[in-house]
Amino acid sequence: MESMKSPFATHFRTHNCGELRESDAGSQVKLAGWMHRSRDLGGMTFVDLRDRYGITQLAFNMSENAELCQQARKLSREDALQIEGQVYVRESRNREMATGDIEIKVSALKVLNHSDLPPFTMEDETDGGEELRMKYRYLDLRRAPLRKALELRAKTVKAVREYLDGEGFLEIETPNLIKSTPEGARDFLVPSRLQAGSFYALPQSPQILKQLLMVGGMDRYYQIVKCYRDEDFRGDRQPEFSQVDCEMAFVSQDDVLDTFEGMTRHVFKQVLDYDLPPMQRMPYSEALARYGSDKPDLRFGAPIHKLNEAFAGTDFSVFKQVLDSQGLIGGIVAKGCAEYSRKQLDELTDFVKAPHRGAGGLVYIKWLADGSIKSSIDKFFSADQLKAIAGGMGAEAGDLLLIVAAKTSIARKALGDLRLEMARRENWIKAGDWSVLWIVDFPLFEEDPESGEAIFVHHPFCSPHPEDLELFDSDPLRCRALTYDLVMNGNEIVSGSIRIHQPEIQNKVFNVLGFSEEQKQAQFGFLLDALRFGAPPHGGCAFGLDRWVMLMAGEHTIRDVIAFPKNNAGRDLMMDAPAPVDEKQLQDLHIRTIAKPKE
RNA sequence: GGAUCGGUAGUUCAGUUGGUUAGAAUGCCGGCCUGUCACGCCGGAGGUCGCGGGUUCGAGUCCCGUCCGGUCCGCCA
Repeated sequence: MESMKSPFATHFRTHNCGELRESDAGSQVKLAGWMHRSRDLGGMTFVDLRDRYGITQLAFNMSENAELCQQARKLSREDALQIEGQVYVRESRNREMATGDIEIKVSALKVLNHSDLPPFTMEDETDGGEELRMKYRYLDLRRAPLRKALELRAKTVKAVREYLDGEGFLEIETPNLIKSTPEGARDFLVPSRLQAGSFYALPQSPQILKQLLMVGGMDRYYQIVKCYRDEDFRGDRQPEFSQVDCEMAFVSQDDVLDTFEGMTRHVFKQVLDYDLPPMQRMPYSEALARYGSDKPDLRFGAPIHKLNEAFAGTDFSVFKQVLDSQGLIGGIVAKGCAEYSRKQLDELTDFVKAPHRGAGGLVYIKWLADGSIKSSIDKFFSADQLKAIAGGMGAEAGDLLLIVAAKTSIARKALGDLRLEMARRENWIKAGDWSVLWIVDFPLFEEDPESGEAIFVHHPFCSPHPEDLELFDSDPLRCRALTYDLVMNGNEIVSGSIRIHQPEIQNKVFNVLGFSEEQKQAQFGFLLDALRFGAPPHGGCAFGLDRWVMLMAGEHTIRDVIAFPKNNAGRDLMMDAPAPVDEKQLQDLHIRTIAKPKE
């Protein structure tokens, strides 16, 4: 019986290791792959042959072909093999595996390449630690979880292109060797050989270039592009990372949001077969007031309630002080947590008092199931008063109220973090749930807490909000911008804005930021020039592809969705980069002195 | 730049108050086994306890330094 030709057929193999089924029984096939594991029963030996597509069992029988069977039992894990044989239905089937109904009775076995003993197993649940897996990343890639993550990534990129191509976007490449602009993140620099003492910078994003593409009339552009930032790294931050970078001309903010909301929903449908509902567009001010964060996770409730009015007129000095200084008394309801122990409450208190949160303490109100109230402030308030306040927050018997009183920004941050912490402790987040929303109307500037100067929230090319143009001169810190983030399960996935297209306004923004004429010309002269030639209104956004894929893959670090990632020190443990270079190379680049590594 | 956790067999880890020859599992090697699929059974090999110094009669264990890795804060327009 001749089975249908596999699309994977080559001179090396007729099928892959994941596709043979009972219906292929009787076919003569050739397979290639790695020796995954073997079971030697003496009279016969079973070998699991693995490739990207799956595992197929090979059977060797001593009584049928002793020489071949002896050869099979000597194979090592991860030997690269090519075999030829016939497909048989198994005597005892394995319902756990896709190819579990069949096996190959091997007639010819060729070791294409012997493998040393691998440092960890190629199982889904490998025994290898993270460092080892990074060093032997090419082996880690043989494991199914990493392979599936990269498949999901490829599927995502394909769906992105599908959608954007369908919407008339042009994919255009921009250069990787550009000019350093000292604002923002630290640049990676590339020394110029031909111009001694000058440097290219690797782009932190193609921001200005895509704006110039809009000036150039390419009114719908996208690019899946590497970006580089030389800052300290984390599980979700790599020195080089990928963005889906997009820009549109002759559009309003809603046009941009509609387009990329559509793209996000298209990708979720294609990649996860998930129907994402229409997305809420929440003002920044509301996100901060209700969730204490500009990237709220709405997979669970527990919003922040402002309790200033509820506690107005109190003599309790901590609250009184905060009320008098226009701070915030804010609280969240922890459903069903009234039985929290002293130890647990102490932990939560320490949590909000952590130095980077800075709350002075945590007030709790336990509304016990029997209707009684137990609270750290019951000396100052009657049970009925506290019950009324709790009721006003939507709490009921059995719930725990957690209250922070502090300067507004501190109280919001503490409570926002606390609601995430409670969600973690109480498993409020259901696997498979999605919270995807837009945050809009960020402020244009914020005050640098150290210098007191105005610094931009997104970047200096964001357009001021048309409704706030007057504030722009009188009170720039209160001026909103036409900026927006897409927040997915509490992660910032997209950031974008309508850009400034008028040179006068761009000039004003640079002035507020304290740029001198010389600085403006030296750093952004070409942009200001370009805006003078009828630059169209335009705006766009950039998706953090790695984070997005990480979330869809259910992973916890972007390293798990990048083929060859670096560690948190920016090192590639596999090729051991960065590394010193020859003196000759340095001379070519006019670099005379470098810091010697520590002895 | 700061905080914190870790580094012991190929691998993942345990190792008590500082005290005999540093253990387990898995992997590896050898033997047995004809329907396994994490095969099973028997036996064996395998260690610079990251590195350097110190305290001590004695250090995997305590102290100091250092290197490497993880997590977090700062940083990330």
